[in-house]
Amino acid sequence: MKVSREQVETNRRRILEAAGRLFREKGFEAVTVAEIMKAAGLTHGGFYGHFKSKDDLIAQTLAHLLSSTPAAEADLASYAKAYLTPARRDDLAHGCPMAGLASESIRQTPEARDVMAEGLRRQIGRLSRHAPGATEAEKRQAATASWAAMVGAMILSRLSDDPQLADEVLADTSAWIDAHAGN
Amino acid sequence: MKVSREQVETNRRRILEAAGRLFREKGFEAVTVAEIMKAAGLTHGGFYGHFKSKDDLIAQTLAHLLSSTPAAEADLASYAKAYLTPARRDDLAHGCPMAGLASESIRQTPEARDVMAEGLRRQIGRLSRHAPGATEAEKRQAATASWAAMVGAMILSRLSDDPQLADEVLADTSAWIDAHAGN
DNA sequence: TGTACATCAGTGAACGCGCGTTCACTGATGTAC
DNA sequence: TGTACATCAGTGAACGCGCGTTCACTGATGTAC
Repeated sequence: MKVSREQVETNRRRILEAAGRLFREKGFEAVTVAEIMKAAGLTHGGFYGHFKSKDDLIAQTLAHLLSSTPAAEADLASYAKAYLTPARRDDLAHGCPMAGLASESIRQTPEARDVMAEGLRRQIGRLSRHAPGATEAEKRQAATASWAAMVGAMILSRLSDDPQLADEVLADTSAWIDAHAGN
Repeated sequence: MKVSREQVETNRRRILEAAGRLFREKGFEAVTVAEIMKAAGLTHGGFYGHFKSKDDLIAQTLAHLLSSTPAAEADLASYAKAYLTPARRDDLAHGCPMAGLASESIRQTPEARDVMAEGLRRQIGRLSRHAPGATEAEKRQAATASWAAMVGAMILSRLSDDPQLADEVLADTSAWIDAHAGN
């Protein structure tokens, strides 16, 4: 049955949001189109009225996730401290899309990679504004290296079932960034 | 046809090595059992004489990859400089298994995750020995944070088709580690 | 050392299953008058 | 404002395909004598 134009937009947003949660939780390949549509409260056949293909959905989901990231207003060390928490690490479905999906995005379509690369560019730019350093280049270097450390720490911390090792990775990286980028 | 005991061992090693290359290049899910066996010079039916399942192969391949990593004998900053090169970034099939597969390993079997977590533990231990710091805890913190930055930088650098951004991620992270962990 | 034969690693056809995608159909929407 | 009907978003059965895995078979190996 046909639905209102308004409902079409709501459904589209619901699909993107369900995909955002499921992709972060299980990765792109382990999630099926039918699973996403069910989570969005629809049946799988309607999918292709909204998206050209699963690959198209992946690229649009990444764009949606990265565009809804709030601007970083804290300094670099405070940002890192808030980012590198066990709670964020354990909540895969709502976690940082860069930490959760960057590695898999490398093997996705050029469209998906471009979206992620652009998101990385914007994130480095945002963090640079609040990074320490006398010159623009120094600020950018601190922002880039600290962001790499945050993403790496989040990924490595998720590897270990042993909370001692997992929490240490977060705490040590946070302390390191604070020691070398603190104000 | 039956083959010699020696040949059996050679075949097993070939399967592990082909899997190591293919998994790093394409990820666990995108590589098929038949593809690995063909790359090892065998037919797919023989696979189950060597491994219990594809999941079993994944865990054993990770163990094989991580055990053949040479010990780090350089100081932390030199190690980072040698690690964070465009050549290593671009050679996916022979790249660092931690950078290439950690993110996907999170969603694999407990066996595979354990192998990776143990590899992480050993790598932090190795790097700690050549890390700067007055106390054991300081050395370990520098090693952990620097390793997180290396893995994160490698992953983020691989996202971008634009060599300017991709190379900058490696160079900035290397310079940052050198500035704060140099001798 | 030579011979006879049981063993078993590898082969390749076949299996069941779940995936992404298609399509004929349904019925509420929204437009033309 | 009310009515008639063309439109089209969503449904769910069906499709083709490729995957992981199984299995009857083959023939070289390696052991018993």
